Amino acid sequence: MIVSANVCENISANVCCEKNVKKRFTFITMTSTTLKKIAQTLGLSISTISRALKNHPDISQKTKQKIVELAAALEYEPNVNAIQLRSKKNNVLGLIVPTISNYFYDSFIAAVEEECRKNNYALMILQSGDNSEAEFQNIKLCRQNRVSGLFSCLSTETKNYDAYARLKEVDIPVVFFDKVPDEGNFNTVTVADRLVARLAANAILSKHKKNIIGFFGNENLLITKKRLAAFKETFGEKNKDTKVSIVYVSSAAEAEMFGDKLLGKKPDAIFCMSDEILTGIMKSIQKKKMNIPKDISIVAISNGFIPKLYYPEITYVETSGYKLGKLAFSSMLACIGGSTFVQEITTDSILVEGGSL
Amino acid sequence: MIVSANVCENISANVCCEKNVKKRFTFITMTSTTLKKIAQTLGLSISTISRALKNHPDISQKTKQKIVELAAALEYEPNVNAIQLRSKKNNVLGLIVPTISNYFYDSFIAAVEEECRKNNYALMILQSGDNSEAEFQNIKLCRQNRVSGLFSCLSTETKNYDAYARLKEVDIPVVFFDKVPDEGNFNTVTVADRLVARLAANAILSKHKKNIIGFFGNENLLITKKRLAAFKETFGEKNKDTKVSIVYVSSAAEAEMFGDKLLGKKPDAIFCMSDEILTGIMKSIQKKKMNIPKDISIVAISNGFIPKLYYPEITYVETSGYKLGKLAFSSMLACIGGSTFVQEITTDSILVEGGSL
DNA sequence: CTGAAAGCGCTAACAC
DNA sequence: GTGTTAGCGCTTTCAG
Repeated sequence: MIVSANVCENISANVCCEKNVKKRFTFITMTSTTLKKIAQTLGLSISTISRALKNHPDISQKTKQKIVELAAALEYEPNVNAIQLRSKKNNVLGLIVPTISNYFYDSFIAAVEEECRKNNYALMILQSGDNSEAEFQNIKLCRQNRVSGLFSCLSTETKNYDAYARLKEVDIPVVFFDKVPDEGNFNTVTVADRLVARLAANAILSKHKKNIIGFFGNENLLITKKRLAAFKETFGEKNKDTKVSIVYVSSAAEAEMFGDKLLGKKPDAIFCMSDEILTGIMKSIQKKKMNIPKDISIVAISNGFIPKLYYPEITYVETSGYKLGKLAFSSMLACIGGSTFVQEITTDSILVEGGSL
Repeated sequence: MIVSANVCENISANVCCEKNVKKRFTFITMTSTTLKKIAQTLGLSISTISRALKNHPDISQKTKQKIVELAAALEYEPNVNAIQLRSKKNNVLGLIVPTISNYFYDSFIAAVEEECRKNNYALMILQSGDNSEAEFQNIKLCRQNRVSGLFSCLSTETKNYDAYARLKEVDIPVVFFDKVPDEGNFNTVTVADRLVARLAANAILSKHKKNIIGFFGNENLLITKKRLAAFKETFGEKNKDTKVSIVYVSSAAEAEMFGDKLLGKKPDAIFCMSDEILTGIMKSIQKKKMNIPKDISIVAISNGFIPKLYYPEITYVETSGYKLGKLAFSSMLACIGGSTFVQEITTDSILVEGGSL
């Protein structure tokens, strides 16, 4: 789009530079294009420009065109701060997560980010490092920035949800994901923990395994309790002569250690509640040069990335961070749109066959 | 901190609620605390409040205390939009990356996010999906939000850097990381590709391997060219009777396929240029039930996560996304601080011994 | 069809 | 010590 020569002169005459000297450097700051500048250049009023750029019906086609062209030539970008100040709204969503370097959370974030871009929201991502203190600091940051909504995954240790309740008071909707409060009436999206554990247990049962070790995470976490309960139930219901041992481990290293110890007892199937645990067990199995699935079978609950690293690929029940992210976003949109229903959403899940069972 | 009763009454008298009816729900929006509200409650002027809250020496201790207490009680949070509108500054940094679900980028982002929090910046993370179109859209979003600076990793296909050059014109500093422009005088932070490949090659040479296959990525990428050149040089310099074959692969699956084909030729060492390639090769090795390091040695260039998943752990030359992130941030701070030096920074690197060599 | 004016929340120069 | 005022860029009545 080309702009006529005399208009260009006007522009350059209006370009306003300030020279700042900081330290020993000199540099120039260009002021960016504003409605005012366009108005002055064209000899029109600011409100006319504003309306033209929003394609308001009041403005004549001719003026509109002139304005739109100049705005394009000058690369006009509306100042979001001014808009947000005036409208008391803002297009930023906050997201608090223990860490983004994680096979599950990173795909959750990826999904949310995608939706944000589609819906013209910016995403502010904050890490808590699984530390309540940092989590509260992040909540504060979200308040300060007056985010339109907040996605949050609780730190393991967080037991007090007051800060979140106060967010709701100032009309900032909160959608919890993955690790969610066990009380207090909040919007949540979670993996269907019971279903997922049940699917895994049934897969093992269908192969008539008799001596099973189930590796689970921190036994205080809600997620562990749910998965464990459903896992045990499923075996209890259908089969009396199957031996199921439960081991709690809190890290990949610990899983490996217990694997080293327990694999000697010749279990015929291993269940891993999470990717982290799976990686530990797999190291132990590789160390012992055991053959999957001949010597031993494996089933895990996973996002899908880790199981596909091995040969044969590990059979897993899928818990998709990506799908969960999409769900969380639509729940958020509903909240922002004014829904006052408190929703507790869970995703469904499927068994993905590898060659490990 | 407790606020006296009559002040409380004033507050509640001032609390202003709007009732909105959207769809069939009724809900209430609280207006948040502003300087004005505090001023009215206390019968002081807005500027006094502003100064007191900034601990300006002009204000008397008594007034200051009164104001600070009330502000705390009312949970006053300065409106960042107003501040940014006025100061024409903003505390948001943009970050464009092909995808955040990646062993390298996620740790880069984690590092940048950490520094942002320490330095009171918000981080806006955008994904390009390795697509120039989306990348440009993201750049535009950063302009619109008038970010104070932008970290960017080029999409594979991006060859035109005009949009970035224009960012510099409006005084938004850009720091490129990992995939950086091959021309045009930009700030960059990158892994020291030559050094890294040289370290890996020397590690292999020190074990007197004679028949080596090097797996490399897309041969058009700068990163591949650099690593390959240094890799070949190192072998060329020191050893004439070593056979080195080069294979280009563009995905883990392709790496696996070539592994299946070439491992039969009994190479004694394999080099993998990236984690993605390593995962493919490892599947192939597991498939053939080969013994590491007895049957075959492996060395990779990696962030460190993937190599530690296997037993024995894979020996790798470390390219730390985390360190790179820290570096990028300090480079950004320098730019924002007014430095006009164009820096091309590379990280150093080390060999991390696993048991695979 | 177009313009003038008020105001979102905050800061800072300039009074007194 | 404290208050007044102007203005950042934008939208939106209300007047013509």
